[in-house]
Amino acid sequence: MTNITIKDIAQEANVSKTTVSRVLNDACNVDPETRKRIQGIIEKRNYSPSAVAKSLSRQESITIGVIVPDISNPFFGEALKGIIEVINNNNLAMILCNTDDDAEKDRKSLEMLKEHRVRGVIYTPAFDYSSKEDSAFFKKSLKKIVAPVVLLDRRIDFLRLDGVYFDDYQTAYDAVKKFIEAGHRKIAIINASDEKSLPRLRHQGYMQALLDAGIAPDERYHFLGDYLFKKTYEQAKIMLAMEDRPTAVLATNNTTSMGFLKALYERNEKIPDDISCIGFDKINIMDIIDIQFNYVERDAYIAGKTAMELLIKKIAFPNKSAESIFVNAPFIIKSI
Amino acid sequence: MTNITIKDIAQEANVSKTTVSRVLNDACNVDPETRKRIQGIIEKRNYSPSAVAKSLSRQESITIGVIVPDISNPFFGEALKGIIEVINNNNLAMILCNTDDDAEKDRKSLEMLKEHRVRGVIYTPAFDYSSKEDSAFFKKSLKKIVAPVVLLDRRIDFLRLDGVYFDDYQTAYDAVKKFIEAGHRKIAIINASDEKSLPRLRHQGYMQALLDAGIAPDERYHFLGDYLFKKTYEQAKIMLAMEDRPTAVLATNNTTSMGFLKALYERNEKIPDDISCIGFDKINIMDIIDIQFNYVERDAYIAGKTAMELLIKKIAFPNKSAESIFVNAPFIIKSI
DNA sequence: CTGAAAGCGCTTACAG
DNA sequence: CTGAAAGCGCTTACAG
Repeated sequence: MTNITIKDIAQEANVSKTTVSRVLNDACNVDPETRKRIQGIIEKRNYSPSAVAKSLSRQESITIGVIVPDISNPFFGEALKGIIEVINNNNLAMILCNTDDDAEKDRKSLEMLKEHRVRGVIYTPAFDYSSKEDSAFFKKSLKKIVAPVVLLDRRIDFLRLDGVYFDDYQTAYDAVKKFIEAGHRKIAIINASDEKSLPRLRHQGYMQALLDAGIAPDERYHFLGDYLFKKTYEQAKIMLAMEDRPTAVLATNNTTSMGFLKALYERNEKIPDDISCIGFDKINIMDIIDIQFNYVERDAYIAGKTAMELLIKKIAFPNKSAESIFVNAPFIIKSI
Repeated sequence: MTNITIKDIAQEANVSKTTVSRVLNDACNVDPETRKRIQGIIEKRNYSPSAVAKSLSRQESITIGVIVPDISNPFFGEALKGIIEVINNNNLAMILCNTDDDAEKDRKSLEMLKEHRVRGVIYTPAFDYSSKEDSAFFKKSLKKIVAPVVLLDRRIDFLRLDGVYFDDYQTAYDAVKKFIEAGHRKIAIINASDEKSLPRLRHQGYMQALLDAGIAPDERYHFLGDYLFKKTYEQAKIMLAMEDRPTAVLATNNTTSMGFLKALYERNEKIPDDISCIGFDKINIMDIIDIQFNYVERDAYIAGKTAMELLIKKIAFPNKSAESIFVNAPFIIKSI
């Protein structure tokens, strides 16, 4: 029950492997009769050529590596949908890695993709590798990958890579500005640690908007989560129990919004009556059941699709200089 | 900027490729000194062996193929998380395909996985291929795959394959029973077409529960969606506008629940006050904002993990007879 | 239009 | 403990 090979087909057709190969690859220089005969045999024997052997001999695989931190987060689910669509249209295959935002899994994934000699990589790094040791270590891992890399959603500052992002600084800035315009002064942010560039940008945007409005940022209103449910929920609980608590909250991703909402509803409080909120990312059901949930609609599908298209371009033109594409992310404001 | 090969390492270390290969594969019969020296060179040169070449020479790849119908549905997001965890633990890689429930993409995915000579496949078929032509066609596609296949969530009746499922018949039966016990008599189901085995089982369970309670099933309460948002929303709109409309609704997946809820809320009606509902699958935010949404908690993460573990077992023991594993799915009832 | 031969980068009996 | 050689299943100049 072993696989049929090109040799079997060649023998049965009384031709050389070269000729069969030509038929497989739609080369023009094959006698039409012969071609038809060979195709018949391929069909009859249910033969499909080995992508593995093809990759080896061509010195070029047809797989794209994709690394995401959390495949069960709908944001990445949507992104993957965009990515896979472009992959299919280009007759490529996707090798998927999930890192759980863990540096070790991140490294392993990079290594694995390297071993698979992927044609290119779409990469949402678990880290931004901004510390010296990290960056040296990371550069080494990444250097191994000969193929082009397109970053998705998260930057790596010290490398000039292609990437598709949302404007995190500006979005946070604009969100806070909206709060201020609506009369809020005590504005909190539930964010991840500033050590990574994505939360850092969001924090900076938040700060600047306050400063520009002449409001002194209150460090007590700066909450450190990790973009995961458990910790952001706990931070939100602390926040909501404060004596002098904020009147508006910027939740910096979908999971953070959920953590916040859980803490809020547990106190029998509601948005927007008891506190104002703007979240990054939509939460599907919210619009449907008309909870007044304000959010920034970051279209991950478009981002993923754009990233993959950029990668295709980069594969075609490896010397193309690195570019960063920013995807527009409109605010959906119900009641602030 | 080409890849370093085993030959380069061998030359630099003044040994044969065989010896380097032994070091790479942790074979015991290598002089410790030599081993250390070779490892040093591998490290220094940043060499990583080609999985492609390895697969070809070993006649055995280290990739697992996974086919899902909708990667952006959290159900499959969770399932993939379970699958990928087991894949990582076994040092395998995942090739992911998304079919959008389209038969042609389904076929293409199978073909692609075959070409990649995957070690095994986790498969949620777009079809159940119950018609004669379909099944012949499908058997041919599937026969090409020499590797073991484990079905996930959706059965294919005419083939004895391993699989991990939820008990769709029983769940639908129990849900309807709960409605009846709560006093409902006019009970609707929003389901997909009976042509596929999964919705068929659900419909059968629904029917039987009614019959067992002495209630004559009312065909007007049987709504045909497709497990996607748009159509189920439209079906729900029709249902809610009926003269003699049902008092309870069984929504047969998460997206169907959303379609139903949208139609309901658009009428300024609510669950459970205006109509009762039980949905298949949780919708994350619902518990948090304490909407009284009843559901069957199908743990896709566990299902995915179980399926992948079964596949590992099948890869290890190819002659193992096919087994079906059913994952328990408890009801979460808030108010019926 | 066709084929023999070398090569892609590994592994694996086999011999020493 | 080590290596030469054949082989995995394709592709690709090259020659005819």
